[in-house]
Amino acid sequence: MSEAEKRPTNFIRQIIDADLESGKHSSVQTRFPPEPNGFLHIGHAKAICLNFGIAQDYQGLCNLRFDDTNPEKEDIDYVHSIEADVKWLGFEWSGETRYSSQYFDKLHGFAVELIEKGLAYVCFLTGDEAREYRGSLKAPGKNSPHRDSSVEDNLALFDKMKNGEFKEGECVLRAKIDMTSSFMCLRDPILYRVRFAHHHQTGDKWCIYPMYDFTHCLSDAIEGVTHSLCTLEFQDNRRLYDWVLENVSIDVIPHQYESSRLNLEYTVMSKRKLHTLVEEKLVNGWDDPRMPTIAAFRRRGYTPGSLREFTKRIGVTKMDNTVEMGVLEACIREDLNDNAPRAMAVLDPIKLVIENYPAGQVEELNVKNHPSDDEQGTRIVPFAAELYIEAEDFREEANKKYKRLVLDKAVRLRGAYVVTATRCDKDSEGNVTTVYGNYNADTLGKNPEDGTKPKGVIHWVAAEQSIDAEIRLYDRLFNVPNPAAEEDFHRVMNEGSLITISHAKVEPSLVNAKPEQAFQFERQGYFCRDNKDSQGDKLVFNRTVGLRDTWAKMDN
RNA sequence: AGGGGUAUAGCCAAGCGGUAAGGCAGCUGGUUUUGAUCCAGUCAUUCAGAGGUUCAAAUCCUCUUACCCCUGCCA
Repeated sequence: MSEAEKRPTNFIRQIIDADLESGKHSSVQTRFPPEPNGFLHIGHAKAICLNFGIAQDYQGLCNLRFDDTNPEKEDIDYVHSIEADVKWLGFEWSGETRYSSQYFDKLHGFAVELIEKGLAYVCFLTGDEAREYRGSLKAPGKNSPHRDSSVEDNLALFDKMKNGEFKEGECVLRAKIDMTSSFMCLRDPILYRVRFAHHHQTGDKWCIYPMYDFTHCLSDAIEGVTHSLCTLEFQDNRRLYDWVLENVSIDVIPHQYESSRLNLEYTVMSKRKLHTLVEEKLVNGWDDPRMPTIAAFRRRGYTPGSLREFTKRIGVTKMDNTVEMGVLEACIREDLNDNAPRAMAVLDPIKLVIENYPAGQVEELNVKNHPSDDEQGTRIVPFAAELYIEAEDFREEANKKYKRLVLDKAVRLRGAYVVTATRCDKDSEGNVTTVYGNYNADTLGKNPEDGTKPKGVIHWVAAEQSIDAEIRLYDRLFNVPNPAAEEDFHRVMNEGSLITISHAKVEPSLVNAKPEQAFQFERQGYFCRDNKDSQGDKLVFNRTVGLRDTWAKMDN
């Protein structure tokens, strides 16, 4: 793992360093607490790397805990996808997978304790009434008429709630804190609500479910979490987090620290918007390679190490930020440049006929799999008189800057010979269909004797021996850097975010490509075999990212 | 009648009273059988703004400005 060299420094690690040094803690316990109501995205990858990374570096432990307090929105399928994503990213959680729902009995006990202390009450205000009583950001709220019910009554009422004697929405359990607090979350927040819903873990055992603010802090404490890391929007909630822990009989006191969420240019990160993309079939599922989900990055060809490196490079702070795609792309290019074997694929083929090459002859050329890493070996690439080359790699005439095949000029065929174009055929629309030329037989693995070294190198495949493949070219999902700021993101979707090339020609060695196996198609970019639609002998490759292309920039 | 946060280059981000790290992007050259990679060089006299303290301020103080979050029986 290349990211092992130097540890990142950030304000959270500084806090941990201080806590360890002061003796406040002797070990570190973190947790990654997703709600199983959707697929994990790259923002979660940041949280995963933060929590698991800290546990690793401090010889601590990190739990995987599903925050499953809202059965109506959650699903066991999401539990499985999330577990798979965390593992794939390369992390191992401490012990078994945990669920907040495991603690429902304990949580219920703490709720009863609060009632007994006169710190919680059952409230029968309707939603509308409660909103009115809550006041506003600038005006204090007022006390619920049920706020001063006796402890005995509240105990009995809460028991009836638990026993299903109240309808959904009829009443809730609330903490008795302060209806005039400037922290809205301290204006007698709801602790429990009634929901007659089947839960994926607890089945039909409960008809009351605890709210996040009550559950999270207690779950952290129960698990002995020392540093509870979350995102900035929970800063106010920290007051409630601390209130609950202070008012309940529990000895471990975790502390919550907040850092900013990740925003990435040209995509959306909110679960709601991602759900919309999937539900409206604007993409082909959660793992559509255009999505910012972990499953999608995986399918697209991003490696776990590249995602880990990315989270390391972007850092951890409290500043709102929007990271450029270029950072992510640099990470995967760096990984794949070193590790992906090279291959040749022609996406937009035209024929190149070498007229002085013996008809019918096929040479098996040995070509290096990596230009500078000999350990990666060689492969056999067939060469024959009829080849395919990229349409854009030939021009009848061109200026000196164009370093590819031009009439009467020479070019190097990658890993093979130097050829010179002599003439070409065109179709009725003027498009070149076939280029004719001659090759220099004495240029295999060496430059021409006459010192005329060609400027350019182009890729190719042997026409007869090549195989067909479908190649999917992906681009950003949106045309604007911040689609989330748009009134309606549908209007800024990139129509060209997926281009499917159904009959690309690829070199025969690629039949052996395994799902998710990465290659660099020379001069094109990094590709991997699709892990879903590429079954049997059907070959589908996804473009992970293109090569850095300074020529394209000059061309503009 | 508000409260909680954040401001350092195009984008991230170190810095924690001693004279602005690093990465990405960009720009210049060099190598190259990938217009890739790689290599060398370059890229903030200034830290949201204005005052103040100090021999010395991005760091401390005061005021101002901008942006984000908070009024779900979501998390």
